[in-house]
Amino acid sequence: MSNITTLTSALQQAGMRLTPQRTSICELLVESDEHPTAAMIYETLKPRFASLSLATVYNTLDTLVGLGVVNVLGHAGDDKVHYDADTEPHVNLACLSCSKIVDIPSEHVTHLDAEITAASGYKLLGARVLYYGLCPACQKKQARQAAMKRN
Amino acid sequence: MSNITTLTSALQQAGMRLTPQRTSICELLVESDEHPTAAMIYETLKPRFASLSLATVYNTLDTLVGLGVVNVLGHAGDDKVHYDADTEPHVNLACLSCSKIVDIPSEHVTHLDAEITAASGYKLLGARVLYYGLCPACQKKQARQAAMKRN
DNA sequence: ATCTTATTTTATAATCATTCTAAATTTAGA
DNA sequence: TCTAAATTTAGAATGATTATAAAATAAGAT
Repeated sequence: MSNITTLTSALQQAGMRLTPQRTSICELLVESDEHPTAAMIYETLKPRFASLSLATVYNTLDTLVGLGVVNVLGHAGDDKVHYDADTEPHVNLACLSCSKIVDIPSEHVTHLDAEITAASGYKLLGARVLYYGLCPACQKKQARQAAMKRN
Repeated sequence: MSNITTLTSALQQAGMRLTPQRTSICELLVESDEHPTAAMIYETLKPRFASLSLATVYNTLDTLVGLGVVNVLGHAGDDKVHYDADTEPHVNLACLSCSKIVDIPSEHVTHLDAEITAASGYKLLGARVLYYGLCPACQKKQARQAAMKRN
């Protein structure tokens, strides 16, 4: 669970200016547990910045990803890229039906780094652990629909 | 490590015909350890099927993914989607410099399914464990370049 | 074999998330 | 306030993927 200054100070230490747009994007990333997409960030911030551009959102996200303080989650049910400000080792679990993504702390994932380094000799720089399935709510929904069909 | 019949019989059991195009796509997926993209498959098979269409490649891949016998790897260094016929739990390790992806068997990953199911109540349908880093060769290359700069 | 019908492939157009570009705006420092 | 560099913006361009409709293929009946 990272806080806002983790992101903003990363931008500053990279020699970048802390504009209101960038600050708001950082805040939204940290405060939201929705794993937002670029479009979601743009829509959320549009009321606050009437002239906000999608290019700004993409630029800021790319920078944060390049600095290693934000992770990319691709192909998590939909065809959009989701962003995650939590870069600690954990599992992202996406529901294929409702497209929500939840975070799962995992004992095994915390040990993966050492295991992979030992097995491969690679110098590790990042990780995405993405599982997909059906959340409990959508499992029930499917069960109901199956029951409807049988009648 | 899955074999060709795993994929082809999955198509048949789903009530689909085993056309030469589909068979060749299955073979290529299983025999290649390159984690090919749709475009790579298309280019490789074009000499054999002069009139092959990208749509056929995408359709077949989507079907195989839907049947759970092929996995999707997104954002592995480039912006294209890679496909992996190995659906056993394992780590995909991508080199950020040369973009090659290698498979790493992992003791911890094999236990992740049970851990996540217990923690979340989700019904798991698939997984993607993707780590990024620098392969030993590219590490050496970078070290050489750094040494050059110092002189 | 030939016909009939459903499936599959193909070619091409359409979509849409993302990236690029150049102009306008804002900021930091003199 | 002035100047130069950084940033944002609007809109066009890109390119992977998807959709569509016509042509080709295959299975089963006659």
